[in-house]
Amino acid sequence: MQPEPAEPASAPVTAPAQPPSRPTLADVAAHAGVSASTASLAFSGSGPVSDATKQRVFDAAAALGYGGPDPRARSLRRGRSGIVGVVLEERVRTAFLDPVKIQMLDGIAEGIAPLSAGLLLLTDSGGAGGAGEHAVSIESAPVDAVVLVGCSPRLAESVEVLRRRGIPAVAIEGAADDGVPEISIDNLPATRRGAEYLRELGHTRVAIVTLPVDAARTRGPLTPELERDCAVGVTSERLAGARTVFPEAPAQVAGASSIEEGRDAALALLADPSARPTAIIAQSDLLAAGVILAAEELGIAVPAELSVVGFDGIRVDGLQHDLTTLVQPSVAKGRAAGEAVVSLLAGEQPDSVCFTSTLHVGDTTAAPPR
Amino acid sequence: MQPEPAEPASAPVTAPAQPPSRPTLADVAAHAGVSASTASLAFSGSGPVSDATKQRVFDAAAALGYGGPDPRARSLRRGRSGIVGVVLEERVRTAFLDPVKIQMLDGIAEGIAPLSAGLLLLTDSGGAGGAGEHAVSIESAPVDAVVLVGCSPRLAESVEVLRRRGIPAVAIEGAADDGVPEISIDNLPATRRGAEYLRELGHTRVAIVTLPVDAARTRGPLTPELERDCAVGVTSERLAGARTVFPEAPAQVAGASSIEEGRDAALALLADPSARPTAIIAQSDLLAAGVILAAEELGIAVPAELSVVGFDGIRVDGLQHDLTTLVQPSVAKGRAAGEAVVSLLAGEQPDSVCFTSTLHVGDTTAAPPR
DNA sequence: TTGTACGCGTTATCAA
DNA sequence: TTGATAACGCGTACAA
Repeated sequence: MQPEPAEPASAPVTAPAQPPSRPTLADVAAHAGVSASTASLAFSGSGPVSDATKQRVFDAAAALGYGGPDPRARSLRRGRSGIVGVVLEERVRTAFLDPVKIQMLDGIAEGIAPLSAGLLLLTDSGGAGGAGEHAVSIESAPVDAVVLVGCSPRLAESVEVLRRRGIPAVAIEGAADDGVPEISIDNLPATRRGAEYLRELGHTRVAIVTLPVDAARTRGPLTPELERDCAVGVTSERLAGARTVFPEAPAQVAGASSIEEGRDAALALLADPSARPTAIIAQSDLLAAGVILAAEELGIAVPAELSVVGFDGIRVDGLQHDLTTLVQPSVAKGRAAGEAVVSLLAGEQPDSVCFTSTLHVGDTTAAPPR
Repeated sequence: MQPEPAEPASAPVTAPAQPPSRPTLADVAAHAGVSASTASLAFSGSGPVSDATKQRVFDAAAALGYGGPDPRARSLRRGRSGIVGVVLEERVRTAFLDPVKIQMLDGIAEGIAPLSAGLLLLTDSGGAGGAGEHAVSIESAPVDAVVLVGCSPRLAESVEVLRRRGIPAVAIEGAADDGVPEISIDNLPATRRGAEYLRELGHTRVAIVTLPVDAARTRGPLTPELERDCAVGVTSERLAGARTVFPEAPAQVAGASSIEEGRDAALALLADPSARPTAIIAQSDLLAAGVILAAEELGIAVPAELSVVGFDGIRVDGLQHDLTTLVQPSVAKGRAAGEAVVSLLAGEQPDSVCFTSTLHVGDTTAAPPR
């Protein structure tokens, strides 16, 4: 059967090429000899349509090259776009260097699976995907809900914008404002547990490598001022946990959660052989891997001469040690956030969730050298 | 001025509480005493509206808690959603373990910045974000255009679906079908250049660590069968480049582009001390880092006893060597893809682009031991 | 089982 | 500079 143009064949040959707009459901319906609503039902599959009719509609669609209902019109009509936004506090490049973030993203995808929704990347700097400033932002993204990942100084703003727009949100490790459920973990007690383990092993000279304390990614020794002004919840909570056990421990601030930053911080902490710590608490596994790297470079044996504790429980690509660390359920966090989104969209009011981390004892911790 | 209800005030007092839906632009216009179209112009900012009127509109919006124009209706009307899809061949978790992919993603974000568009994650397995099967797919995502990342067996299908839907697409390292511009690099000549450099240094016993050859991620020695059936363009092109110079070089297939896989492959290649290669060509930097790791474990000095060449030019977190590698412009590739999208959406027909990689000589290559 | 009528919220076009 | 009108393409009561 020949594809039949939607317009009458008698159109003047000299007519300007009519805008080759995509055929619409109405065109398909006309071609199939049914009404638009019937065609709609045939596509959504939910309505009572005879198989014969359905087939006619599909044939017509094929003949016309109809690519299915326009998602834009569909979402206007339904009031939902089928898209969930993920707001990162940094540009894509930076965020996805962190395995924990990737795991959370993966968990989110898993959690929202029942929604059949897509995942739209946004950043809280107003741009999308980490690029320009003009980009689609949380101010105007066609999202049904949003997951805010990581506690950012700008979190409050983002929450405000979303409330104005009436878009439900969930925050992972963010300050829970009003109606925004928060998915978090037991940062303080978990770190305390790791510190206690070191104390039980006999360590007294312990140092800390912290995650960033501000948006400027200040590096260097942790001064009382920095500690007081620390704008990053995770950092200060984990720090407080360590301080509970080792109140006087010197700390070095890393500029990011990376092996390189961990190495640099550790080199600073291990510089003075006379005042060398026997254990280092790193606030992330990547930092811990960097600490181990630094130790190897300095000829310090891990764990014989230096114990190292991490945080996260990720597999660090290339690291040959089984890191002693606080295993947090990153994927589960993401999944919980996703499930909270599902719940919110169902009109419920999900509770905040706080997960528990568990101490995994690997081969990077031992009694201090005598 | 009093807020004026959109509905006649004579509505029966006993009327059921109307669903507290978000205020619309029409509500705002009514409240401000202007027409809907004027209010629209006030928000889009593009039309000629007096400042006084504009202010009245904004005030009304604030009073009503109007969160700005609904992006769904806007995109229906404008015929564009302001969203660009990125189709990955794997689940999010896997894709983002590869720094090259992340860089490309970042470049894409940069390239499409002029569009003010968001980035929607899709996979070619029909699901979004790597999760369930029901998820928003390229079959129904409200995207204005799509970037296909990586050559996947399913690429042809994806292209077909997109053509049916009339959605323009760009492929990175994918088989360029009909109207789909392709962004690629000179895989074969680049690898040949690296191999030639090794030959110039005096190497004759060279081995290869390849990227995966099939979707099953088969590992082990590269058999003639595997080489013949290799379904991954990048792998076979880079292989062919090396073969040009070292036709007989033994090769080991890695299951993924990771340090761990590179290490395992190298351990196999270096197992027999009597038949040990003096140089290894790795098809990615992560693999190369794994090769170096393996060498260190075996007490083989790099580059004194073993030269290593990578591919990509990424910074491997934690690697202390300056890798000799073929630097490909990953970000530029992504950016080019993004720019091609912009061009497509402007109604142009961008050409395919093939970038050139450059040999970076680091400290992992030297003359073979005598 | 199918068709009719209407509205989702916005913006482009034109006339005033 | 502003306002009226008509789509944009689809889903969904409701009637037939």
